[in-house]
Amino acid sequence: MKLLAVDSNSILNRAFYGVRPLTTREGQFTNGIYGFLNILFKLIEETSPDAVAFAFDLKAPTFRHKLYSGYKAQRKGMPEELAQQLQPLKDLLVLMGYPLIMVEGYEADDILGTLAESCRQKGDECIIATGDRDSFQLVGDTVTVRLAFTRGGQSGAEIIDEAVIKERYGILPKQLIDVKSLMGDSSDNIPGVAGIGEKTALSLIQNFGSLDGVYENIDDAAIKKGVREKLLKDKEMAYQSRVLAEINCDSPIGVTPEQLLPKDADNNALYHLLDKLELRSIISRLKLQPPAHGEVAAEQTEQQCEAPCVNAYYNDAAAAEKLLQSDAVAAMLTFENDVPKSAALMGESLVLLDESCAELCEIVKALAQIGEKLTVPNSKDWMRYLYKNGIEVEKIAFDPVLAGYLLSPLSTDYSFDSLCSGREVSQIKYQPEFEDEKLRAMADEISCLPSLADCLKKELVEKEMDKLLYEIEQPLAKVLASIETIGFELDADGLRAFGDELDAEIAELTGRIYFLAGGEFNINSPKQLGEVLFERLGLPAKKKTKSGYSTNAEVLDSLRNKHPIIEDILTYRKLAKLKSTYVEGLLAQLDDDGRVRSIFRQTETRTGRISSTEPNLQNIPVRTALGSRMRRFFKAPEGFKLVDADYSQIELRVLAHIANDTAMIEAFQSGEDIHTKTAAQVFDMPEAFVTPQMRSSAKAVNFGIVYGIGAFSLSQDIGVSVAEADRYIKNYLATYKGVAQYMQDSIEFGKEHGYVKTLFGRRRPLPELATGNRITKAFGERVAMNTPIQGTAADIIKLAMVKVFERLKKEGMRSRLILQVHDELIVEAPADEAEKAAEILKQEMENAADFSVTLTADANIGDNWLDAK
DNA sequence: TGAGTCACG
DNA sequence: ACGTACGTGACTCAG
Repeated sequence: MKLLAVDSNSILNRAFYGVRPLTTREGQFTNGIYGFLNILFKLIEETSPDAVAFAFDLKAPTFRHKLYSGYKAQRKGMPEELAQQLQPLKDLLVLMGYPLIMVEGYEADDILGTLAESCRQKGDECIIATGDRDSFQLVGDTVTVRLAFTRGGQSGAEIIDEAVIKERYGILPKQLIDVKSLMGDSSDNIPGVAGIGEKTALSLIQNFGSLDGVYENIDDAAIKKGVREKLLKDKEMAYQSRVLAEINCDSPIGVTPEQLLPKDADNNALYHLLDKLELRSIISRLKLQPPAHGEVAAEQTEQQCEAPCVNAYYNDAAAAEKLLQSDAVAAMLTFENDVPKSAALMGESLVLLDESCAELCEIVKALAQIGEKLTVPNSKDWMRYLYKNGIEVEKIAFDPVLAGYLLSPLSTDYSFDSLCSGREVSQIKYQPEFEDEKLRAMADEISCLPSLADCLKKELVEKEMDKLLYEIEQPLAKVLASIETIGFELDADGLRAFGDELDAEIAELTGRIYFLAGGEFNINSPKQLGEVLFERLGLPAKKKTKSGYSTNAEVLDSLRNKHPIIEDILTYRKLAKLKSTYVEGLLAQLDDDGRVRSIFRQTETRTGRISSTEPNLQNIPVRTALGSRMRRFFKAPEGFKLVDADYSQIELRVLAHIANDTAMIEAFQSGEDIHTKTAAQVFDMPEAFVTPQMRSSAKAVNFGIVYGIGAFSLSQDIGVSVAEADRYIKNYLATYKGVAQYMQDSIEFGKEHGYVKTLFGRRRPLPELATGNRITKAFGERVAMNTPIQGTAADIIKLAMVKVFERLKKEGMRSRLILQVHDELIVEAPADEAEKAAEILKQEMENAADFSVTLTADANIGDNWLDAK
């Protein structure tokens, strides 16, 4: 008989701090549970025990068995985000068939000690799994400890037996009790002897064997005078501590190891709970099957004897054609390099098609005719395929992925499985069943899709985000599909020539840097660079990172006057970035027709913005003269112009409107420069007296306000003292009282509801505000202030994109939207349409929302991106 | 794969 | 006493 005895609180604690924060959509923390289970599975795999027992601390009103009355009274309570994981974890373990052992008034350690002792007497093997060293004293004979650790998400366990302890501490496990009674343990409130630490305590016990041995030989010459005085002074305390330090091996746990053999797991209940906790990877690791065609479906068939059952077909084009006549159709389509790979269709029948079906592409195209009754996840991918083939679909009925994003914008996974998890999804029955595992999986998914869609629609209506989906996100998917298909033309030759120029300069800089450093090294390696600057050249190190010296631009900038190499390194960094990320990166993404085609992610950001990848066209340089040369290579084709329109101060205007701040609204309506106007109001003087310095400070404060400002960061940003920065903020909030009120209200709303929302109803959950951690909470508060602003601005430009897109089509123009950069839209227009396109952009952008401040957008026309800005 | 750095709004 | 503004994506190094 082999027993694995788990120090559950300790392992949970270890897991909690070792795994990055994870929460469900609702904000329930799960990282501790996740880490705990991973450690558990690994331990079971490694030790293959016959029985597993889980010891838990039970909060006790008194500690009768402990002498020291203040025992553990001071131990800090668990953070809320850990405490809330305790009960679900216990539930999971019980459902898995394992016994939990909790005894009123006893700690997990005592339970482990008792189990270990019982095993020892019977000659059974006992493995104690724990995250701390307290239980080392139990080691010996058949008892060993597995000390769990997590490193970089990977968990492991170190085997501790008597030999290890002897080697590491030079004493027997039992003697650790005596060591602890001398050195004490602050986390357990064991006082020990004041002034005696681990080193001294260990050497005393090594020399004299025990606490008694130490005091019997108290006059021994090996004990230094100072130590002897401390020992004598706290003798009483040392003996009391010894009682506390010894783990109780005779607790009334009421079970013998044989009674701990596991029972059968309740797999259905286990599946449900794991599903609720959104721990998909645990479900697959345990190979649990969804009770979908079991429980839920079976329940329904019982209720309605005539359960609908549809016919199922495989690679049957005729059946697919017919299916398109259904009142509602759900489709799951996969593509590889924008070519259809499979299609699962569900209407009045179920049809599966894969690439071995000759008509697959035609059927995927034919779906365009029934867009209005089509439910299709990831509709953008499908529409991109249609656009490539010259087909445009008017609109679709429902995209469950976009719906899932609106409902849970913090999730990173909108796969079918994760959308289903936590929802009561039922399955439409179909005949015949598919034998092939892949087909079976496809069929199971598509037959659940209509029910999933119903769940999502209901939730959207409940949370008042249905309009957001139907009027913004779904139409936007189509606009993005178009943009992704069209792409942006690049001047490849110009780009290559620029790259060569950069190469020449980089080579020169590299030589100079090696010379100034007195040797060659990899300038791109922050580690090597740090060594050169701060060790070889002896420059003063400013900041440290986890792995060494910080060498970022801010640090280097402050060293500018200290050494000529700094300037060169800064330039080198700039050029190397331009070369590798932009010149080489873009050339590598260039399609044969000389255009780059970015993919826009519509379910990525937590605020509602879209993001751009492969290549990212939303971070092309512009802020420096050299960098902005990059934008010259983004050009209009022959006979075309680029039209660029951007909102002026959209986030501040959104803030003025949301906060309904009279002074700020007035500032915008006056038509003056907003930063100058802010400076005048904050410093209380006529605009004519505002210096560039003051304007720049006001600008920084304006930005800071939008982000949820702190005096420290503002002071760093504008280079004044923290006190000075604090004054600016106070002044600002006194001037704009509506803004100050908004900040408070938004945090209040977030705390009360657990989320904040934009003017268009888009939500962002704020699990951070429910935590006990000060820093996390402060972050949550800044997010509560910022998200409604950033998110509302994102909603507005999305709406503008849809309106511009429709308008260009309605006007029968050949102008096309080709890019969005958060507050900026770019249209590629035939030269003779450019003026009109500019007018349309301006109009539609400015009219996208009707606010108490006017929205203004400025449009420009040019042959390339730089000239059009 | 994570950390460090830096490009954008 | 702490750690320091919101939201992204790409490249490079090093374990």
